[in-house]
Amino acid sequence: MELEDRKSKILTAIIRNYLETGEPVGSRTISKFTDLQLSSATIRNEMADLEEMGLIIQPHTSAGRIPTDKGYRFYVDQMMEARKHEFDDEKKLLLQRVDRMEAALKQLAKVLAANTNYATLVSAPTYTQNKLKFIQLSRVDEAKILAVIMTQGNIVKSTLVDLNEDISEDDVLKMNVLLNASLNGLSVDEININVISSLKAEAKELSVAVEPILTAIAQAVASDKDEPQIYTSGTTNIFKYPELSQSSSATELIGAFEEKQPLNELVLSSMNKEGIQVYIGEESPFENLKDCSVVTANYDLGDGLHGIVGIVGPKRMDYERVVGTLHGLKNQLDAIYKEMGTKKISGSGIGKDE
Amino acid sequence: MELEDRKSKILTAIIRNYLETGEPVGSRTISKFTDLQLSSATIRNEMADLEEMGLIIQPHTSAGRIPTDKGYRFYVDQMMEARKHEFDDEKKLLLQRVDRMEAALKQLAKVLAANTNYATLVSAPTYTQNKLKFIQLSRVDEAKILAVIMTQGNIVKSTLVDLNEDISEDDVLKMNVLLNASLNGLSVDEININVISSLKAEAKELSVAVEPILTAIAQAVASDKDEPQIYTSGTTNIFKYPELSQSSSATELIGAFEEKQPLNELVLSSMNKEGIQVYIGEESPFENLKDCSVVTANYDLGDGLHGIVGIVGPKRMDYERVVGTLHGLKNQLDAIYKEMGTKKISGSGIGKDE
DNA sequence: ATTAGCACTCATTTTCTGCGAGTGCTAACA
DNA sequence: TGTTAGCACTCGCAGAAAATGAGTGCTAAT
Repeated sequence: MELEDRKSKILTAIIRNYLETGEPVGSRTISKFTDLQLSSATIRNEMADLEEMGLIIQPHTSAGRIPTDKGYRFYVDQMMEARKHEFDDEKKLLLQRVDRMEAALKQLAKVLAANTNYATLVSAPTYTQNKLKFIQLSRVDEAKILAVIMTQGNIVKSTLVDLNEDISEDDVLKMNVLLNASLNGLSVDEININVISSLKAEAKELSVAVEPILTAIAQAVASDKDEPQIYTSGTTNIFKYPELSQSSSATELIGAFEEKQPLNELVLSSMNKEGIQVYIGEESPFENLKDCSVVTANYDLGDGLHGIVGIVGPKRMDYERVVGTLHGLKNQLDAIYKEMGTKKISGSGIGKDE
Repeated sequence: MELEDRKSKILTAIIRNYLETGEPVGSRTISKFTDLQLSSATIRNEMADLEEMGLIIQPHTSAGRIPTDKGYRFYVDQMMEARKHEFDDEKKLLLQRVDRMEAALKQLAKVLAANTNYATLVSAPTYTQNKLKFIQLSRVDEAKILAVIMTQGNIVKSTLVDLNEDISEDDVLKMNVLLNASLNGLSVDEININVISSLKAEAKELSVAVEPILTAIAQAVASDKDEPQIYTSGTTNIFKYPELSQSSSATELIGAFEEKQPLNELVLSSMNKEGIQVYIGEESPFENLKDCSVVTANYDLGDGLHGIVGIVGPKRMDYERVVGTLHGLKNQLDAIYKEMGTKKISGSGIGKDE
């Protein structure tokens, strides 16, 4: 949408002011606020126009104006345009050490929440394209095998496989060799019915054990493909914005952040979009967020590892700062990983669910 | 404290009524509510006595009475006494299959929250006394080893050890044998400086690798000893009780449930108490809970695995039902684990932090 | 010992009122 | 033709005042 210069300036002024105060802003305020020397009356005329265009609205007669979703959209688009060039060369975030991932991502969510005063979410990287590094089978007892899978990016998954019949220590070793020989270098996606049947053939007398093991592995590894792990922080920041905390759906919003699972929709829909996304109000992919704005950035660690970082706040979010912060995220991560690098320990996991 | 029968009945009636409504209850209500046929005037006299004893209080002149912490305490003690015999033989909860633990505990928290309409927390079992079942070392690259530790109870931990110098595939195997031979059957606690140094001696030319590996293992395993993993659910139930949601510390309360870490104090203090504990208001071990009541039950899975289940709600919690529910927990868990038993898969974990 | 009666208290709800921020419109002006 | 001053009007909001009513304590009668 093109907008004549003066209107654009006035709209920007209105939004800026509203971002700060959260109160409807009147013509007189703008008249003083902007550098273009115009009387309140003139501003009023322009405002009437802007309202007609659906960019601003009066909550009630004789109150100031507040931006509509469309108004915010205009503002954000304009800002993103202005910042565009800055992003180009920083699309890829540097995340070398993926071990101890969970701690780092939690920490990241926390830092973001503290910095922005909004609620944040960080999705653990999914790794559909990620290749297997090795599989290690260990016999737990007669009919149970612990399978540990490590993929590129040093992500570790473990799963306890309950076989229907007993298996000898020796057979486990054989299976181990067989699996690694056959699967090494395959990506997680590639473990399909064909691979299984060809493995079965190769396994000969061990074939009965192949299927449960492979199924278990596939399940364990694929588990968080559809339901990626999500870390959240700063949910209570929502209380800082009356228009959100008093909104009827505030409870559901917080509930969604607690259960995390409802946020998946958001994560999935942002996942395959490049760069920084801004959803304003109704634009959000997720009903409960209709009173909020959401800014997401996706990150890519290479090896098919990618996820998103999201910030949820009121529509009168400080878009400038949020986008800037996400942009500067790389540095934050660098710092975290640098710190991590000084320690020897990395990653330990209790059995984890789907 | 002994209380003459009629007073006790009146107090109980007041509390019962207040539990339901959350409103101060007046003399007339009680006069009709109880089966003892007394006029409101008589009730008023008795209430004056009860107030003098500090069991009930008027929020303001000419409002009904509400119970004090002390009043609740009387009520709860009385109830626990009446139920006492039911508990004795059910102290130990049956949790055979500890794999897929995380899913089960999350599920448990959720079920509890849905059933009770309060906020719930479940701590993952700590396993200080827990014995090592086996350790499996795998060489990731020249100087990195993945150590997978399984303990009794089938809890799996994994940790990536970054050695300072390269190690051969062969040496890893040797280490593996050595570690398992020396550590097998030891409890986690017993991996101390003595064990390390004697292992070092035994390891000969591999001794440089022993220390980082053992330290990593000890850290990975000990990690959630001081900071047990906590699962929460139903935090937003807090909004159902105005006296909580409007309380100034409501935000902090929810924040604590989000961050989880602050709840540790509660978990730790309940951990070493037998049976079902009820903390009313100020009795709580944790400042932020002073407007709430907390009911905790500890569970014990044998093998030194134990944790707690907690329910956080308003002081006017339905103690009867909550205690009953925790008591019936065994059945819920049975159901979950029964369902789990039908599946083959169990437990998979991404590298986890401290 | 219990209870009916009554005056009194006080949080809450409702109604009313004035204020003022902000508007739209008109008329004058550059 | 675009800008501005002026003015009447609207309407949410805050505060005061009044009405309400649940509940009490006390007293006197049973």
